[in-house]
Amino acid sequence: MGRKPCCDKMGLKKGPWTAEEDEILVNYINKNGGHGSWRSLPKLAGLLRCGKSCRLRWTNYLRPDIKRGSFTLEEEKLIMQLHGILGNRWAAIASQLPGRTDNEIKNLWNTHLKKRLICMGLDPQTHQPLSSSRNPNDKAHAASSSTRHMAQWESARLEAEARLSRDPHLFNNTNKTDSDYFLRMWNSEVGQSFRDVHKSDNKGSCQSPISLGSLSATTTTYFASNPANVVAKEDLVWGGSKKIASDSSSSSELEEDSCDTSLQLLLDFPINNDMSFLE
DNA sequence: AATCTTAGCAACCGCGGAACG
DNA sequence: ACGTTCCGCGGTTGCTAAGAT
Repeated sequence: MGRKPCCDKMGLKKGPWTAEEDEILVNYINKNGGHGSWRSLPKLAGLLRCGKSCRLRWTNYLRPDIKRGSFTLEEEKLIMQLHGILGNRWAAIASQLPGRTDNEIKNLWNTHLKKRLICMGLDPQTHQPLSSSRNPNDKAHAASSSTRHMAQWESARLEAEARLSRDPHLFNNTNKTDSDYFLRMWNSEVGQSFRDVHKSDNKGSCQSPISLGSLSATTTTYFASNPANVVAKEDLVWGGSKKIASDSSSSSELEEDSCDTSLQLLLDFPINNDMSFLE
């Protein structure tokens, strides 16, 4: 006794959406101040689609807040690092990139970023070096890394909260400080994942949603590094990135550049145990 | 110019979990 | 507590355009 079929067998349309269908869907949602029940929407709007298809079309394409165009270098880097923490949780990653959809990020990952990691000799799932990711002895290393990163996270969070309590207006300031950035991240799903890892770590188990192996130095160092510093290092570590950043086809060009060890330098930036980067 | 290959992207499918009766 | 329905997510597929041969 399986689930009822969603839309196939019902004579509903599948495949690419036409401009007319888009218009009907957008008009309906605008007119009703929201989509309401996706399941009943197609009928009410007069569309020969299933609710699922409508939802997908809306969330991935028609939503007014969708950011169109290529990913910036910053976005790509952020995705890489978030993936190191969250794994294939595209929706969670997308929540950190306003205007980007999970589908879009997933596509970017599968077409560019994954290859880039492989090219660098890193396992795209664990972000660990391909050779050592199979080495059981790396568990201890990964665990100690995560502990250090945890401390960095916590320090960054405390500092950010202290700053926020001193200057509450900062939170609404568009020119946010890096500490505020940490605070937002900490309070987001990303931070939650990190806390989950720490929790299970304390219990002496690795049954967290994210394996310790996935918490590479690579990943967490990104957050422990001043984002501004990372940007400043671009010329050094993302060789030729200026050209790439201004080029919408950056991804394909980066494929070659990414094999350069300079990218590795960014991703394996040494862990900074003092929190001076917050200054 | 024709054909083949590859990359990029939109859309579909099925599963799991939340909500509800 | 249990069954059903709905929604959201992640994996996968398939179409199209661009590039290579």
